Amino acid sequence: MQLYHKSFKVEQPISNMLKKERHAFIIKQINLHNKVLSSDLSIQLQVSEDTIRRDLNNLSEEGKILKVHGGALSKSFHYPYQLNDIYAKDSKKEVAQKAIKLISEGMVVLTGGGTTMMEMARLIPKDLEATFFTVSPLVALELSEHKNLTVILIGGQLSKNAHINIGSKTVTDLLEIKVDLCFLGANGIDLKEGITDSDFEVVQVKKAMIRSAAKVAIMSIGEKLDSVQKMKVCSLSSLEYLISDLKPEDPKFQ
Amino acid sequence: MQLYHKSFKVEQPISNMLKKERHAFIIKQINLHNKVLSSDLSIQLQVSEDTIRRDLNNLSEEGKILKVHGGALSKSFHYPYQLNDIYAKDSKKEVAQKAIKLISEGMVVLTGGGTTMMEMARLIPKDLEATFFTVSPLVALELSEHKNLTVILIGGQLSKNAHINIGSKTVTDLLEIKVDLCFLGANGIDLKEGITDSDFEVVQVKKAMIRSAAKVAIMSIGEKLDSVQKMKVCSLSSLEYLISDLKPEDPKFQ
DNA sequence: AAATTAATTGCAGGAAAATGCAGAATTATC
DNA sequence: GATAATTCTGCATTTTCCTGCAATTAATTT
Repeated sequence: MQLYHKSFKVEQPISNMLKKERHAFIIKQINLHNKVLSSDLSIQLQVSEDTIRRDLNNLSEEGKILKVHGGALSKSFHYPYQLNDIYAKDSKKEVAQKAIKLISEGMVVLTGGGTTMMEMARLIPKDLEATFFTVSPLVALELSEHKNLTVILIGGQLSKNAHINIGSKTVTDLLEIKVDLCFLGANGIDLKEGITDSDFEVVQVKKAMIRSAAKVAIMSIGEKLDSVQKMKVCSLSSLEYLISDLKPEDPKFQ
Repeated sequence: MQLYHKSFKVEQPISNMLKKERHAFIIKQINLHNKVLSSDLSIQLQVSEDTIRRDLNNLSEEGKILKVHGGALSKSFHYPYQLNDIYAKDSKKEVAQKAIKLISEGMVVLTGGGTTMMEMARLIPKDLEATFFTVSPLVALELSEHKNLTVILIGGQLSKNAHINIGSKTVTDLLEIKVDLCFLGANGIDLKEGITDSDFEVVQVKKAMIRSAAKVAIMSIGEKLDSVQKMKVCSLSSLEYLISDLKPEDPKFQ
């Protein structure tokens, strides 16, 4: 048998339990832990695993649980995303909405790539007059739907993963510009480690972007807070804004 | 720069995880960071890399992630190209098909924008090794789906109509490169007047592209032959190839 | 209350699933 | 083109699942 890394206070089942009672117990366990293992239930309920399996099959047929190999899951268990939809889209929209407030008429802005940035590009007021530099072809195309925006795409070698332009050409071109505000997405973000990323070239570009900007705003959904990647982009102290979807009272701010 | 060989603050998975739970964890990681490495997941989930690979294959078959060598990527990260209602698509495909024959392994190619060019980008053999410069963000994104292509996007101001980069920056950047072959779409094409276009800035870019190329190929569907626009790009005599979907005996060739 | 029927349970043995491992094949990287 | 990393393939092992069956228990009928 396998050992659990935690010991739960397990409700003691009555001996000689009826089927219905077992079912109730199983449902309770699933509601409590979102999952059950056949092997655990067999011990807890003092019946054979076959019986448990039959129980789980019954409950599954009634649509009350989701049976899987080895046990069962809560039916409310779903993948942490909606099919055909961008993960945490609402959070990203919220972040984007807040970020836009930092932009004012006539500003010169520099942006990176990523889905949060795409959300921001979509949410920008249709009549805003401003200049946007970007290293992301996708963001550039989205921004170009706004008739009063001047969109300048910083060229370079297109990264196949990050879908932003990278390489020395991009970095040197970035050296030549000076913008009021730079929006960056973050792959990893952590109080101690600052902003981190996993791709060397992407890090170089992000650093160059920060150098070119008077002020820097990091946009990140709350979930990413406290995650660390392999390479450092900058420390949090070199940022002016940190935009997330968390409320100020969130424990992640300590 | 600081290098981290491990990410430390990761969500701790439960031991004895069910397959579905692992899948959920993987999806979450992908949605959070846009990519995952099999080796990282193997450590985080405490299972062998083989198991991770099988998980990734499953999720990939279900269309939930994009499996790549070494790990997996978020699917929502890729540009959805399905403009299925392109005008005269078959003709353009035919033109594109012919154009591709001019490209050989290791070549350095420069391309413009437009739907014909997009068709060409899609039809390029998936394993071709070559370098592509382009002034079109859309073409660049399409080309970046080919793993062996080096894609370099010439930056500049993004034209709202033509969706290619224009302006002095684009033109001066073009001055600095030298390519084997340049593919251009044509707005107007005529025996006497040569290649013509209607947008001043686009004309400047096209001229610069021609200057940068050893050979120039114009791609045009037969319908556009004999049409003239306001501004001249070049005369037909300065071209090496004229690719259309017409048969050689077509009256338009006289 | 006894007899009959129906439902439940455990068990054996085989099928299926999940996982890890070794070696070959493929792909990436320099 | 050599080297390293990743993937694939086949295989062995373990775990879980299923089927039929017999024993037991519960429910129903007489």
